[in-house]
Amino acid sequence: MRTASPKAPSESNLNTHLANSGLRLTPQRQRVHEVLREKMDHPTADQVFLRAKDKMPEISMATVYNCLDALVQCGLVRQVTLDRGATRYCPNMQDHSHFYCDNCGSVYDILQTISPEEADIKIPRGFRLDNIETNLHGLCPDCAAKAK
Amino acid sequence: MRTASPKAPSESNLNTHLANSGLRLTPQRQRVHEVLREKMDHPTADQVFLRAKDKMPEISMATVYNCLDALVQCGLVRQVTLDRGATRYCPNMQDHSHFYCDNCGSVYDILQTISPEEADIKIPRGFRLDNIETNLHGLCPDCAAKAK
DNA sequence: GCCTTGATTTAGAATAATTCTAAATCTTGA
DNA sequence: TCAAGATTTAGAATTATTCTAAATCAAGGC
Ligand SMILES: [Mn+2]
Ligand SMILES: [Mn+2]
Ligand SMILES: [Zn+2]
Ligand SMILES: [Zn+2]
Repeated sequence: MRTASPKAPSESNLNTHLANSGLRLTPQRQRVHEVLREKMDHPTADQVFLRAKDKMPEISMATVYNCLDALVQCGLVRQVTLDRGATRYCPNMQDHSHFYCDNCGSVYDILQTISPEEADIKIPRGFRLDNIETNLHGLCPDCAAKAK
Repeated sequence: MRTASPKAPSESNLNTHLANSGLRLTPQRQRVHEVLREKMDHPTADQVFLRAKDKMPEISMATVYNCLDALVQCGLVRQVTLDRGATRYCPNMQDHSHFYCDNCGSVYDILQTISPEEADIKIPRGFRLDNIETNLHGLCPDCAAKAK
């Protein structure tokens, strides 16, 4: 009997998180997560689908949505909704906020957040505050240059 | 010749803002804004449409979208996107943030924000930061009570 | 190993949300 | 009064997401 093949750290991490939510590690979920890590430009479900197909031509759109939902559910991916368009996905689970270019729609990670404590937000009695989402709006370097 | 009829402050405010953006004050735009002020529960375009129809049965969905866009453009209404569902609209132009119940989807105004200064956000060179959007996630009183 | 059971994937249909188009209507200002 | 442009409208078109039911897959019991 062969010993279990050593797993890449990201894969075992993936498996752990999925297992904790009662979900299985499947090639599709692996591929979707890989796509997100390859280019962290906060793609939409549709973009993930197109990129995932390169190495897995038989994957379907429904599966991409399923996988994204599974990854979000088990805490490996964040959903990012910034405008009226399609939802975007982010595999960076470090505490961070998003800079959104209101002109071209590009999204950047900003490795800085505002904690509930330092924000000193006072919410009315009865509410339960779980986390604070911060979105920075403005212009990306390209658009800012053109705007002058 | 009659003197101009005195306008309600909200109407003249509406007109001023629209005019500043080169837009006209129309009954439909007035009605849409009124609907938003009547019940500040952050309705979707569809909900605005249904409510607007009560007093203006001939208004169309396209017009509701047009009016909402016009009001957003001239700074009288804020767009609020919090999840994968439809965009919501808010006529409260005071600086405030939104509490979103991740369970039932209800939205509440929280009259407190984090200014770019006190947040002390450091954005990379070249970016132009215009404003910070803060969304508080958690459970509303009803859902928090049931969650126990 | 073989079978049962439940999880997952899949294609495609269905639905929801938004945008587009072109014609009709309204407003403004010459 | 008229021309030009803005706005509204219905409905088509598009985009985004969810649903459905059948096929496939994987794990655990025997
Ligand atoms: Mn991110
Ligand atoms: Mn609000
Ligand atoms: Zn940009
Ligand atoms: Zn709730």
